Amino acid sequence: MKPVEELRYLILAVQREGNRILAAQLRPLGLTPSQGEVLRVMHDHGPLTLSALGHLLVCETTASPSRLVDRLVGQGLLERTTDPHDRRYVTLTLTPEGRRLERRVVTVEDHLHGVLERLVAGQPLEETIRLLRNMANEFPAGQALARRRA
Amino acid sequence: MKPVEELRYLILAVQREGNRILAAQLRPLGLTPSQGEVLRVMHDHGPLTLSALGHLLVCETTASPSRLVDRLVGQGLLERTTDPHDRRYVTLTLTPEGRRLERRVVTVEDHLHGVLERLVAGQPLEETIRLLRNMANEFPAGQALARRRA
DNA sequence: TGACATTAGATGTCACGACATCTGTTGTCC
DNA sequence: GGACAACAGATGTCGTGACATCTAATGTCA
Repeated sequence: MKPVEELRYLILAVQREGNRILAAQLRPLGLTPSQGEVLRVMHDHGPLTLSALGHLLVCETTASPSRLVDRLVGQGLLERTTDPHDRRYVTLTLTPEGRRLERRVVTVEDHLHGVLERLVAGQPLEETIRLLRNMANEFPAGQALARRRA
Repeated sequence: MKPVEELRYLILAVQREGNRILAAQLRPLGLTPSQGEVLRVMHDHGPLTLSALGHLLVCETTASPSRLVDRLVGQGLLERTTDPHDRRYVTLTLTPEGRRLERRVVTVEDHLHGVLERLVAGQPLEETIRLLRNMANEFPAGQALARRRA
């Protein structure tokens, strides 16, 4: 198997398993990993239009994550407001309930990061992060992440 | 952002974008990336029962990928036979059509690997692969990959 | 001003991917 | 031999994730 092919499958495997762990931990909160990401981004970069949110999400390449937001609005975690100056735009705001839940998402993520840190204990991350950054930066999802780092 | 958190998002981003490229290239063949993986595994390890196939797939954690296989059977690429000795088991075999298409999947994957190699050009992969292997080996999906290497 | 392109977002569709539950078959143990 | 556990696979459900298409609002330019 070519190294780059193994790399591809390893990335798939690690992504899947990390996602499963995170999903299991978020389930008691009634949230999925993607929904958790939205709450985190909304908290850090809050209020945002739909497409601005989309440009900060790694979990969604599509420009406007309408349906992802739908469910959060349905759960009373996000508020959708039509911009009065340009009625094409929708402004999203965290509700107080959404802010409360966001704190709990942070706790869950911290726990996951503890698990992951144990898995990589003693191994340097720098080179891996550098490599993956270089790959990701070529793509929208990687650029979304770069935007959030900034 | 903690290094391990950035790692998590980078893995997500790279996995997504790689999958999008692969999906686009496989679409003319009428296949998805997961279906392509099944054809590859069936070619390399075939004939297999449903659960044996499941244990070699990275794309599916569930023990028995019934529905993934359903569509390939529907397209005439796989054949499903009930084991006469133990009627609980289903034996899967590539059809001639499936074997033909598997060759084309290999070609598509080679092209993707070319793209990826250009993205990581000049950067060493060893440390990244070692790190991700150590993480993945803790989990079923990573063990599936190890089984395929063997 | 009025046709028309552009833009933001909504919606339809399909195939996952994860979990839970169900069905049918075989092994086990009395 | 018959109850029952163990097992392989099928099926129901939900929320993505990607793509295509649609709708409504605004900008542009003759």
